[in-house]
Amino acid sequence: MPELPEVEVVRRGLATHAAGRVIEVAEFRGLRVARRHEAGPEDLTARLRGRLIESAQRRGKYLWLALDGGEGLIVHLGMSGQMLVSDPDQPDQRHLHARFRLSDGREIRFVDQRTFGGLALATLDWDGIPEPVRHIGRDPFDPKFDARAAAARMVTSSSGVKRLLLNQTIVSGIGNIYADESLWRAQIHPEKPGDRHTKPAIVRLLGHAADVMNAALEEGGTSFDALYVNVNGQSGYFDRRLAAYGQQGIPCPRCGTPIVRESFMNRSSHFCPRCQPKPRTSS
DNA sequence: CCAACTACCTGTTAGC
DNA sequence: TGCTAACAGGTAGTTG
Repeated sequence: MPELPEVEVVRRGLATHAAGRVIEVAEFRGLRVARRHEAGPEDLTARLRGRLIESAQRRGKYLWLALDGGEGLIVHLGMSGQMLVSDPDQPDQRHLHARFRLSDGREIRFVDQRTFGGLALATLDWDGIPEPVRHIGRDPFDPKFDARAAAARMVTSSSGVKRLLLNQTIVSGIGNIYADESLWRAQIHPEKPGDRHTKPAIVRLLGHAADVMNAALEEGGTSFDALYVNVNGQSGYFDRRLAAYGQQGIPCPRCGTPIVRESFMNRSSHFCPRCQPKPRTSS
């Protein structure tokens, strides 16, 4: 479940192992991995050959390799995508969908079990952002992230505050894990409507989101199984620090009340029923 | 226009 | 033992 800290770990790995190299050969398997690249995988293969990787960039959960010529190879990990640095003689990983042979003799491989991830080539705008990523808001790791502007949007909506945290056009990078952790830290019920908060309360919530994701980044990210790994195939350790997410039935670290899990948008919300009381009127 | 719902996937686990 | 169902969930497209 790669969210902002996990994607940033991968970006750093690509900055180390891919930037400065040339793509000698690109290979795509099947039609799904490049489905967002309208011209298809053959076009992608042809256009990537010989391109210099200038840097590894990120906004929210979107990654891209900035190439010479003002284009970027967008990488979205989806639910289970991995970018792995491999030696060419290593056997193909299960669910290998793309491979890039680099000028240093190593390979970057895109491996994705659940196939929600994908790759595409796009033009970078004047700000260096790929066109398909333009609609994504800045994330809390971005120096230009404006928490007060994001809060101003959130307090005008009657949607539940967790839904707003997950809206990538307002603030990006937050997924189900860090939404639950941020709300636990801020002691806010996930379904309390945005317009029933003050702006400073939402700014504080976004500060907790930045804090918990920074703490996760320091531990290499959160991983529950082998699905989320860095470019060297290693998992992070932040799962040991989670207070709410996946902790149903376990005492709240703050008050001891068992954490509950509730169905939410075809998935789950985890929260402390005492520290995060349900708002008075809610549907 | 905005909000809410659903399809897209596969591996693991729980339940019968 | 073997089958089925539930679950994990980010994003884009559709529906209301």
